[in-house]
Amino acid sequence: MKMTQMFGQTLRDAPADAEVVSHQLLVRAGYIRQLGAGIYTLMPLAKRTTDKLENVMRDEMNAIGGQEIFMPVVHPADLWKETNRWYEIGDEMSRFQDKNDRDMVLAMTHEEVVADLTRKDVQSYRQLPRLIYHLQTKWRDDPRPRAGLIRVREFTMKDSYSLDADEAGLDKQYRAHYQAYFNIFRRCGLPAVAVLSDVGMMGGSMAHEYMYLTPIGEDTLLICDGCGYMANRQIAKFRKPEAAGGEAAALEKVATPGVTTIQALAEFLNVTAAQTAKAVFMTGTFREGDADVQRLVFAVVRGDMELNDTKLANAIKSKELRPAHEEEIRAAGAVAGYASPVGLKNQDVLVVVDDLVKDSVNLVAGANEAGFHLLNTNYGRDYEAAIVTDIAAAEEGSACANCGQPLGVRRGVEVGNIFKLGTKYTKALGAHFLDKDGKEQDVIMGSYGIGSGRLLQCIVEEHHDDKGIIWPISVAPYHVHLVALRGGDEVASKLYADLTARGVEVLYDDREESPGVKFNDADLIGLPLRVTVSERTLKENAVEFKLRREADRAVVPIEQALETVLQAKQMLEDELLATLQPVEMDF
RNA sequence: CGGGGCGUAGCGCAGUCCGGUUAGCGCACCGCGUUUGGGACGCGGGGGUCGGAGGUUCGAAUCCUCUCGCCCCGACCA
Repeated sequence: MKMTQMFGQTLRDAPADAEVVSHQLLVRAGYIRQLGAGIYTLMPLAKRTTDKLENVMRDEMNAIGGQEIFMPVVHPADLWKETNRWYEIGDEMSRFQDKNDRDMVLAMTHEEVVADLTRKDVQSYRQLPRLIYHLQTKWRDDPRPRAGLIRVREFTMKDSYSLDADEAGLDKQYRAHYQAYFNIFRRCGLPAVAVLSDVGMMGGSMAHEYMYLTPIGEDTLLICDGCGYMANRQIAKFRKPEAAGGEAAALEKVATPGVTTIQALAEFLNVTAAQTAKAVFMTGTFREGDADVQRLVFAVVRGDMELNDTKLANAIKSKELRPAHEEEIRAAGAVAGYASPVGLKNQDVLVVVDDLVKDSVNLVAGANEAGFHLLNTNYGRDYEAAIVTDIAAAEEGSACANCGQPLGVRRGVEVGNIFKLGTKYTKALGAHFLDKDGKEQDVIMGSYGIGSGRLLQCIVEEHHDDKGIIWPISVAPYHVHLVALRGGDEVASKLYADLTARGVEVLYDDREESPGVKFNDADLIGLPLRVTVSERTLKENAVEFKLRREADRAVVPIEQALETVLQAKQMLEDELLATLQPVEMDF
C-alpha cells in the first residue's frame, strides 16, 4: 500500500475525549473514527488488523472442529419471546417493527438462532457433537460505552456454540475452547488469564472469562499468588476468619444518637467493626408465575465486610437487584442506619444472612429504631433468616479459599468468555434429539465469545510506547513500513515490488514529507519492521533496517534487504508461536 | 438512571464570567519558492448555521428557557 493512496490520515493531537492511551493512539494513527457513542468505523489499517485477528480465531476454531456459518443480525422477536428473553432483557436490547408491524430485534447474541437451527437440523445423536461459529455484528445498547473500542454498543464478535448429546461432550468442547482461547490470545500477542466467572441467571454450570490484566479494566479480579486461584470479584471465594467464640450474652438496647455508619458505631461503642453486623437493603425483582414482583431484600454481613451483590442475587435467584430506595426501606418498617434483622416487622422482607454472621456471637446490630442499637444479637436466638450463605465480598488481603494466602486485587478487561450453557435455550425452543435408546433428549449447548474490536484495542494497550503502537507481527496491518527519503524513491519502489512479490505486506511511505514526519508516522502506526531508503544509505549501496520495538538500526546492503526482512519476519512469527503451550485445567 | 464536564473550521484550543468592528490562534489542507535522517521555513490562499430551537436586546458565540450530542465517575452489563 502506498501512503499517497491510503484513505485516512494521522493526527498530531488526539481528540480531547480520548483518555485511554490505546484509544488515543488508535485515533491518532488513523485506525478508528467515531460515529456516535460506542459506535466506530474501522479505517483501512484497523480493518486489516481485525481481519488478521479474526483469521487467527477462525484458524483455532477450525482446529477444534468448528464450522463457520453466518447468522443474521436482525431476528424476528418471536424467537426471543419463546425463550422469554424478549421480556427479561431491558432496554439494552433494541427492538423495532418491520413494515408489517412485526416485532423485530437487533441481535445482542445468537443463542436463540442457534437453538432454532438446532431444532430444525438436529434430530439424532448421530448429528452430535457439532461446533458452529460465526463472526457477526452485535448490538447492545449499553448504558455507558467508554474508552474507545473497549466498551462499545456495536461490535463484532466471534461466537461459537457447541452442541452435545451429554455433559461429557460439553465438557470436552469446553476444554477444547479453554485451550483454543489461550492459543488465540497468545498468537495475537496478548497476555490473558482465565478466571472463574459468574454463571448468573444464564443457568449454566461453569464459565470462565479471559482477562487482560490492566488498570484500565473495569472488572475487578482476585488473584492468589500462592496457588494461582483467580476469580472475578463477583464470585470470588475466600476463607473467612474464624468467628470469635464465647457465650451468648443478654440482648441489650443502647442509645446511639446520630450513629449511622459502622465506623461511627464501632468508635462510639469502642468495639471493632468485626463485632458488628452490617445491614444492607436491596430491592430484588423476582419472576413469580407470569409477573415480575419486587421484594425488599435485607442482607446482613459482618461489619468489617462488604456485601457482594452478585453472590446475593445468585443466592436469592432474583432477576434484578439494586440498592433499595429510602422510601422502600421505611415502608418495610426499618430505619436506615439503625436497621436490624431483630424484630423486623414486615414478613415480606427476604432476610439473607452471611454464614459468618450466623456463626458470630454477640454482634452489635441496629434496633430498628432511630438512635438505638442492640448489643449481643445472636443468630437463631434473636432472629432467623430465609437464607444463610456466603454473600460477603472478597477484598484485597482476604485469605484464599484454597491455600489461605492473602488475595491480591487486579483490574482486567474481559476479552473473551466460555460458558457451559446447558439446556436452557434448547429446552425452551424444543431442540431435541433421539439418543441411542430412542429417547428424546435436549441438546446441550455451550457458548464461547471473543470481541474482535476490544481485542484489538487491548493489544495496543499492551504494546505501545510513547511514540506509538508496536504491533505483534501476527496482527500488524502490514509487516513492513518502507520509508523513502530524498533520493530513495527508485530503490524503494523496487524493494516494494520485490517484498510484495515474496508475500511481505508493505506500507510504502512515498509521500513528499520531511523525514521527521515520516519517522514519526511510522512509529505511530507501529508496524513491526521498518526499512528506510535514502541518499545517505544509498551512498553505501545500502538501506537501513530497524525493528519497531528496538532502538538499534542496522545498515544492510541493498541486495540483502529482502532476505533481512524475510528473516526478521520469520523470527518475530516464531517468537509468537513459541508461546503456544498446553495449559493446565484445574477444574 | 444519578453526579460532573464539554460542544466555536478536519484535530487541538482562545474568546463566553462583564453582550458591541469583519469570530481568532496552532496543526492539518491548497498554490509558489526554499528546505530534506526524527513532527522545516517564507509568501499567498481556502474552509465557520459558534450543536439546535425559541426568547431578551438597537445588537447574542457571550444573557435566559428548552432541546440534542459527546466525554468522565457511579449504577447497570446476555
